[in-house]
Amino acid sequence: MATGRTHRPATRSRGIPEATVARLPLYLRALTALSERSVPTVSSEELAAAAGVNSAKLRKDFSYLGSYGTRGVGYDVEYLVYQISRELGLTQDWPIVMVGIGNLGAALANYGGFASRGFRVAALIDADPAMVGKPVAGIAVQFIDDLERIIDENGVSIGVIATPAGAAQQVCDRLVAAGVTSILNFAPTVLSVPDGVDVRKVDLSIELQILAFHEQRKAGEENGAPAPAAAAPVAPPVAARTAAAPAAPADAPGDGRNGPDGDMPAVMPA
Amino acid sequence: MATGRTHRPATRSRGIPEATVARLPLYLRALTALSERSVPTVSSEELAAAAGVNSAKLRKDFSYLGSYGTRGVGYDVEYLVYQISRELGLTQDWPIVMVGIGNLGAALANYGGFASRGFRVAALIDADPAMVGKPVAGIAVQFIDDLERIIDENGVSIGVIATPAGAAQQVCDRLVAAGVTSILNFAPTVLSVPDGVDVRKVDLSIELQILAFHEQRKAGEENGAPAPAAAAPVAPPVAARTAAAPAAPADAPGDGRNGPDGDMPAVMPA
DNA sequence: ATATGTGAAACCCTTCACAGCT
DNA sequence: AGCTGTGAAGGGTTTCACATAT
Repeated sequence: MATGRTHRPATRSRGIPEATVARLPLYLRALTALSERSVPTVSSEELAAAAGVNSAKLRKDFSYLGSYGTRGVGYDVEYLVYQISRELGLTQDWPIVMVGIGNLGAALANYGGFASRGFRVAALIDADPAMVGKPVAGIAVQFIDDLERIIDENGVSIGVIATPAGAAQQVCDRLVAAGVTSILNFAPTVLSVPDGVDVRKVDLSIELQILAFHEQRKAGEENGAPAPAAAAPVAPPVAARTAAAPAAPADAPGDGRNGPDGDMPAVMPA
Repeated sequence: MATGRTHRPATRSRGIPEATVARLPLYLRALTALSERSVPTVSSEELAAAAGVNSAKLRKDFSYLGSYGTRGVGYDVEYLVYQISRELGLTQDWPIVMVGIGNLGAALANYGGFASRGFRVAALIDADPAMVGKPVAGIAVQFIDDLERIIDENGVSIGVIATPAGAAQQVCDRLVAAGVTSILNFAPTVLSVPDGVDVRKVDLSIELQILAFHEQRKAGEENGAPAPAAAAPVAPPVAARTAAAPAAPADAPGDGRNGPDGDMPAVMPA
């Protein structure tokens, strides 16, 4: 999300578009794979294919970083790996803390991609005394009371929240108060933070719901119908208002129009 | 302006922008919370705050679904919950399969948000015979050889991949061949799929890298410098080669320009 | 001959501001 | 008076197509 910034005198157009930033890690991964196979150079076409984008976009993206290619030849793999790493800030070490070592937190801690690439798990923190001291991914879990001290002593500026939704905002507040300015949130909650703090969220159920939307549309298209509406036919409004069937706003839902198509179905699908 | 697209005859402008679709789950979650507190109506301002967006955006989003509000009053919570659920396809049941029941897969299976809201875990599948039969989140893990049968028998159209990167494309191919048309990919790999198949990916390390980029920029801004260049630069890749450090493309790194600022560090830590 | 780097066009998304309805 | 719904303006992102460099 937008960095809550004020302005920038723009010494030299240091504004890399957010969309480009979000793709740099993809390029970096593809380049690292090439590097491991000792491939010396790569064209925008090849690299784009490996990263799953189109080549025009990739070239435009790279143009924001500088002229790192050679016309008629392509890009030097090692050189690009370094330049992108530097741009992303991965040439330095980022200590991170993870709060909430339940199922998901433990899985994340064990996830390899976390430790590599400039990131180092400085501490795993949980509010459950029974967890404290237990080793997860080779690191002993620490108690939440020590959160501030841990962050301070390790110079942590990036925190990962993997707590239940109910605890997330509270943990977030403590992280921010202790000096954390970037947060990766796995709890299904909207976090509110002061200006200057970045939050990114990863939400599994939201991703599934987006897929379901498209899936539904595909199913609808199959048999000629222009859209969704499960299998239930559209019904005259105000059907069975017995239990859960919510009616249109105040009253008189039978007016001109309400939705593009479906009103309430006669029977609520389970 | 007529959308000169090669798409639907547009019976009734059924094109909900992708950005809007991606926010519907957020609104739905906020509305569900209100519903549980028995709040009858909500204004765009209030709901927007709860969902973490601004109210103009929310109203625009809802306008794509239809006129579900009441001017001067706001939106009926129950009614909106239903309309958004329907639009997202959550009024029907979506059986899903998850392939790869390692740390992450198990965590996801246990994650509550998965099972609720229209989704039902039809099967957990793994390639490790030692896992087969073990109960995870109350479901016995099945062997990957049965993947096609499982998908077919359960009418599964959504699959979740939580395998190691190396296995992901192969699993993806089998899922698609068996009839899955939507995939949520947790493996750090670009999946290639035929047209008509949707893939969404969730990538933990990419999210962290994006945060690091912004974090680095903040740190640079603090002391006046316009940007990055870590304090203690880690050695660039492949430092220990004869011609250490990746040189600029072919030769002549000392030409006019290369990057916005940092070229290679002046001193290569060998 | 080949592939980059980039203006310009096209497209998509967000924000503004106010008409219109309750 | 209050709040939704929406044209229109504004900004950002993607794509095109070609000048430019090796």
